[in-house]
Amino acid sequence: MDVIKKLGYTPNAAARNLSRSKTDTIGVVFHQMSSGFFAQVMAGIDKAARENRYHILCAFTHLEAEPGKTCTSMFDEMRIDGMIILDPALNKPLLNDLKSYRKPIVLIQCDSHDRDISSINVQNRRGAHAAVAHLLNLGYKDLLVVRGPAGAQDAQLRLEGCEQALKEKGPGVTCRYIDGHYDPQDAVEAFRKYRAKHGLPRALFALNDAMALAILKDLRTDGVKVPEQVAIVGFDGVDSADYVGLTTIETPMTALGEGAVRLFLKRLEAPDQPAEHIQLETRLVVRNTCGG
Amino acid sequence: MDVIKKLGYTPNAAARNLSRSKTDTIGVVFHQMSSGFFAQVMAGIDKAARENRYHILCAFTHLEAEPGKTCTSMFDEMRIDGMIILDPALNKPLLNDLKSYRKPIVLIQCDSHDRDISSINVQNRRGAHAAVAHLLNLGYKDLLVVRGPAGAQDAQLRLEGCEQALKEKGPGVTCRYIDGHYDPQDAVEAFRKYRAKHGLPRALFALNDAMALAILKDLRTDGVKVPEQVAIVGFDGVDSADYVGLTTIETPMTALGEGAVRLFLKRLEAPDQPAEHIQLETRLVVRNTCGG
DNA sequence: TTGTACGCGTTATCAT
DNA sequence: ATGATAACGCGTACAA
Repeated sequence: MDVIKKLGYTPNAAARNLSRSKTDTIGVVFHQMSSGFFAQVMAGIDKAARENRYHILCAFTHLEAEPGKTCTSMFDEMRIDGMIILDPALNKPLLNDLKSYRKPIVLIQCDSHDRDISSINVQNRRGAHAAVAHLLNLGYKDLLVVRGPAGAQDAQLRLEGCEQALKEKGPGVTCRYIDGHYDPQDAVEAFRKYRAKHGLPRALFALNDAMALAILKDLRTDGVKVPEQVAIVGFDGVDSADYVGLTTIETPMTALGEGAVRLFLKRLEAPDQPAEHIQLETRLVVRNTCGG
Repeated sequence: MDVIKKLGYTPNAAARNLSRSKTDTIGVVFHQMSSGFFAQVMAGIDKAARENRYHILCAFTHLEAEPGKTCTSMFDEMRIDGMIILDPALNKPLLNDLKSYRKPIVLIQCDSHDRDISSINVQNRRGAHAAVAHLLNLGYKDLLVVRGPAGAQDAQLRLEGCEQALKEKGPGVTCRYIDGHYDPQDAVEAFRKYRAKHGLPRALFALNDAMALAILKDLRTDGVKVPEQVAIVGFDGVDSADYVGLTTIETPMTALGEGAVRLFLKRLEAPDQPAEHIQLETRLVVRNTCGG
C-alpha cells in the first residue's frame, strides 16, 4: 500500500473489466436531454451512482438511426453492467431483446410488470386525475387535453386519469383531445390547428410541462389572457413551470433518478429476487395559470 | 463476415480497450446538470459524439468530496480517451495535473490560453457589454449586477464587459454589485439583502439566466412589477427565459457542445498541432423584462 | 504469507 | 495472404 501511494498506482479499468466481466458502469439511456425533466432525473442518477462508486455511460435516443441500437450495442460490447431507460418510445420486442442479456434493467416512467425488469414511476393516473378534478372543481366545462405519444405508457395512464375524473363528474362537461407527443413544437402546432377550427378552449391540460409551457407562451404572445381566457395545467413540475407560474402536477424527478439506481443495485446484488416496481407520489401545485 | 452475422458476434469493448489502449469514450465533466444550460450543451455533445461513434462517460462535480477527483480518476483508470469540461470551479493546478496525462482536453466557457488544452467559448465580454449598453441606452441610471463565482473565467469576462460599457457611458450612472455565484438560491438571498439595505434597483443584470429567473420570480411573487419597477436582463438564453419573457444574451448552447467534440477529435487525431481556441457569437434577445 | 501461472478477448507482430 | 503467438493489466486459483 505504501508503494501504491508512492508510485501513484491506479488499476486499469479496461483490464479489470476484462478480467472481472464487470464494468462498474450503468448505461443511462434517455429519449433526449433538452427538457428540464430529463436533466433533473439525470442529476438524481448521478448523485446515487456517485455514492455507490458507479460510472454513468449516457446516450440519448431521439437521434438514433436504428431504433434500439443504442441499448443493444452497450450490452453487446459489454460496456455496462446494466441500464436505466427513460424513453417513451420503448417497445415490447426491444425490451424482450434486452432482457435476454440477463443484466439489470430499470425502467423509469414505464411499469414493465415484468419479473426481471425493475421499474420506478410516479402516480401518473392519479396525478392526471387530480389535475382534471382541479379544473372541474373550478367550474370549467370546456376542456382540451394535449396528449403524449401514442405508445408511451405514462401518457396512456395520464389519459386514463383524465377520463376517470371526467366520468366521475358526469355529464355537462365537454372534453376534446389533441396530440402533442410530449413535444412543445408539435403541441403548439396541434393547438393552433385546434384553435382555428374550434376556437379557444376554456381550460387546457397538457400531459407534460414542456407542452403546457410552449402553448402558454404561444397564447400570451397572441395576447390571450391566462388564466382569464384559458386556464392551463401541466404535468412534471420542471423549473420553468415555477418561474412562469404554471399550475402543474409535481413529480419527484431527482428521487426518480436516485430510486432507479437503487433498484439497479438491488437487482445486481440479488438477480434471483423478483424485480421491484415502485411508484412515487405526485402533488398538485396550484400557481397562476389555473386557480392560483 | 457471414459467420459474424450468423453468430451475432460483437467485439468485447473491455478487451479492445485493453489491447488498443483506447476506449472510444469521451469523459464529460460538468459542474451540475440541473440547469437548462448544461442540458443543452450535453445534447450537442451527444449529437456530435454519436455521429463520430464515440461514447460519453458523464459525471457532475458539484457533489464531489475531493475536488478534481472525478477528472483524475477517469484518466488514471484509463476509462476515457480525453475529456470535455464545463465547470466554473476549474482551477489552474488541477488543469496542469490533467495536462500531464497527455490526452485531449477541451474546456467549455474557459479559455485556457494553453497550447495543449483546447477551448470553446462564447463572447462573454461582448455579450455582457451588449446587455449593459442595452440598459443604458434605455436610460436606466441605477444598475445592479449579479455576479457569478469569483474564480470563474466566464463570469470575470462578463464582469469586464459590464465595466467597459459603464465606462463608455461616462458619469451619471451608478452601478452596484452582488454575488450570486451563478446559483439561483444564492442570488435571491443576496438580492434580498441588497434590497433591504438599498431598496430596489431600477435595472438588474444577472450574469446568467438561472439567477435572473429566480430573482424575477421572487420580485413578481412580492408584487413588484417587471419591467415597470425593475428591468431585468439575463445571460445564456435557456428555454425558461423564452417562456418567461426574460430579455437575455443568447448563447449557442448546442453548438458549444458540438464544437467541443470537434475540438476533441481534432486534438486526438493531431496531438502535435497546437490546440484551438474558438469563440462563438452571442446575441441580445429583447423580451418583456427589459425593453420589450 | 509469498509467489507463479493462467485466463479474460482482442490487437499486433512475426513467421510461414 | 494466412496462421500462430505474444502482449495488454488484472483477478484468481493453486503451489510452495
